[in-house]
Amino acid sequence: MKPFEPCLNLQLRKANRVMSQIYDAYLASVGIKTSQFSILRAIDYFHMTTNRQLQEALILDQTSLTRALKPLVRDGYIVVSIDAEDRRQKQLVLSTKGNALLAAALDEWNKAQAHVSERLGDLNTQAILDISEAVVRLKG
Amino acid sequence: MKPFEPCLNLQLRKANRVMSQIYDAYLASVGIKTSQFSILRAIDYFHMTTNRQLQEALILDQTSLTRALKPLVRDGYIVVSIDAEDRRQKQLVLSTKGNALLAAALDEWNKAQAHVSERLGDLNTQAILDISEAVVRLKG
DNA sequence: TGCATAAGTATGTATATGCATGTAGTTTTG
DNA sequence: CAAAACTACATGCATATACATACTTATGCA
Repeated sequence: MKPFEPCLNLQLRKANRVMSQIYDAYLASVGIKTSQFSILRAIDYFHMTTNRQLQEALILDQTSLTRALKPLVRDGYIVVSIDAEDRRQKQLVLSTKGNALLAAALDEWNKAQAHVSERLGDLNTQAILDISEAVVRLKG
Repeated sequence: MKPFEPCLNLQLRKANRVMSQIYDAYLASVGIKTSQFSILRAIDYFHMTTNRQLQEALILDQTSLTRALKPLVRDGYIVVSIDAEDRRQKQLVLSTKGNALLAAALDEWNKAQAHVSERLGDLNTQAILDISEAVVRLKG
């Protein structure tokens, strides 16, 4: 009898759920989820950015990003302004409040990152990065 | 200056989004998403199962599973019955319609699985399974 | 037996995610 | 220059996901 072949997608999804819950547990004390943390960190990295740039950095659909930004803008962590050159575009920057939140979140993120890295070991940790990159490259 | 350390969680999420979109694209022709496919396949694997068993197999929160089952039950793919021994529990089986859908979906799933495996190569494909398992084991 | 506790499930709430589509602003082209 | 084509962003809709909590049924123990 043919063995039960594991679904690559399901395995990745399961890993993703477990991993996200670990990071979320650490970030809970500062009141955000990892997805929100990723957005804040990316904006900080770019200093000032646009939706388009964020979409590519986070591999997020345009509509998903629009929605994901909402609570962060609503709560005053991100300031949105319209680009004077091209009024279709919006520029995103962290507010003072957003910077403070990110600073606090980075502490928790470091703990989560350390928690996971230590338990997985260097080899597996590096493998996650390599494999993830390989999968992302499949995007066409 | 300290290099920008990639977030393990974000990398995994990005890979997950890309991978899910590939599988979803194949499954679109039969009208379900990979998450729903996973549920149907798991029920079929167990022949008859319970929420509890599915939660463990799919690493899904109880409340997430409850919600995920709704459209599948609503559309008649899964039949739910109450366990006579323990009326708190529900038993899940595929309907005839559900079996037919799964059969069609398996064809598409095979294509998706082949698509991804071929492009990643055997080493990376195996690595995804190994790494995912390692991450899932972190759950506690 | 009767209540405290445990187990299984569902609901309220909120974010996460993407497809199809709509709207508005910009660039290209006849 | 005006219409077509394109680009950026938002909305409607549907599912995905989980935490806190409520509800229902069993079970254990006094």
